[in-house]
Amino acid sequence: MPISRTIREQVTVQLRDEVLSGAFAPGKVLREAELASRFGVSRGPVRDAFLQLANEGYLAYEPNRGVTVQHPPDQSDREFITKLRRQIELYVVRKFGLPVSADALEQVRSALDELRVACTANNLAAVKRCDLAFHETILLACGGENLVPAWKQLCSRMALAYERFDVLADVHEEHARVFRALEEGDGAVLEEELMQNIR
Amino acid sequence: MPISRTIREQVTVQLRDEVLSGAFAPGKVLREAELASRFGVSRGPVRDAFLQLANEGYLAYEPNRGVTVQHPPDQSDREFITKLRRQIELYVVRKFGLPVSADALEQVRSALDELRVACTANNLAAVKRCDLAFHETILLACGGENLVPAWKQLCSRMALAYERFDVLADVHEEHARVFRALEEGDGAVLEEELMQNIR
DNA sequence: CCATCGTCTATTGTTAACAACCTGCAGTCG
DNA sequence: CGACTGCAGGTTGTTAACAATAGACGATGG
Repeated sequence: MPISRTIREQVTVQLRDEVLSGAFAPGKVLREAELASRFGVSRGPVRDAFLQLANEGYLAYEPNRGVTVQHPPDQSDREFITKLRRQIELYVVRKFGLPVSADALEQVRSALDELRVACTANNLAAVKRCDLAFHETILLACGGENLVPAWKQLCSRMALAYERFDVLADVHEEHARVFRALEEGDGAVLEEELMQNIR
Repeated sequence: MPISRTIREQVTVQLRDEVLSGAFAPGKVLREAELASRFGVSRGPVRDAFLQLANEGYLAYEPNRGVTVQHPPDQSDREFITKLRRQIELYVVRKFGLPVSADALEQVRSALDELRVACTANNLAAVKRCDLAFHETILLACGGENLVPAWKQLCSRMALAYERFDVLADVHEEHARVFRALEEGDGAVLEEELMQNIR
């Protein structure tokens, strides 16, 4: 259970969750001092989190002007990004192929479990976060660390727009199918389930 | 000429250039204090630059352990990244189509000119930087700002490995052809030249 | 009346001191 | 002999004070 060790990471996670949950309207200006006092920390880690989230695509940064919440991409871009994302995940899964190591599988199982908790709790922001974390864990388990940063860039912009989670229990079931395919080492089924899940 | 206004940006640009020029071996550990004293600034902006370059894919960051220079991706990943990059640039150019505004065209021309200078000076790191900047300017001119961050992620990892610049004068000529197609508003030729250039 | 300049305030950028943390090594105990 | 514990040194993480900047507002002069 990788608890965030540094304050910077805690602030980053918390702020990302708030942005993902839609707590701020797109275009809203975020102030360092305000968030620092709300989190009970100094401006330093908040600045670091701003830079990080700006690089991840959640916030837009302008020198001496602060950061604003990004607008979600339009439908054309969303469709294209989905297409790229499918290619990346397929490529990584195929590159090193199955099966993954027992250790890696355990990490994926753990990520799936966190997703289940988030779904049960009906926490939309947490579901988004755990959904992405689940896929990221798979990519890392397959040796795709070279592509994870770019993949994350694409996904984070998408997450700003995601609203397709009608029934959160289904979200968990969909990912559980992906996990089972991974567990059983069946490449064809895994690819099939992944493509069904990424949309 | 957008001179970097903040120290953070100057440090980031300088450090990125040094990494691109191969001044550090992959895996080398970079120390905040060392670089801070070399640049004559405090550790703050250096830390910011580390975070930024880590997010861009040039450095690897580990909490409480510092940053190391990334290893270039293997050939399989390079080929796949090139494939993605082609799709992205094609998509953006097609999305809003030609022609681009006079103002945007002027910015592309300026980027091409900087590339020419770098080629003439035989400065490999500058050529890499200006090459990427040229393409980025085109993407922005075509309204692809939503995809630029992910595109940049992919390209930066590639730039770590690039060694295909035998004759730098050819590099400029290739890009000049892209620019002329853009200028004349010929979409088919532009796509053709872009595909020839991205490899 | 309008444009321009200067001041004022809020906010970000930078710095240096201090705290927390990892690592390696020596010493100690089983 | 091997593993464990506790220092010691160095590096990163955090903080708060200080500096620099952008934008707003009003005074001034044409």
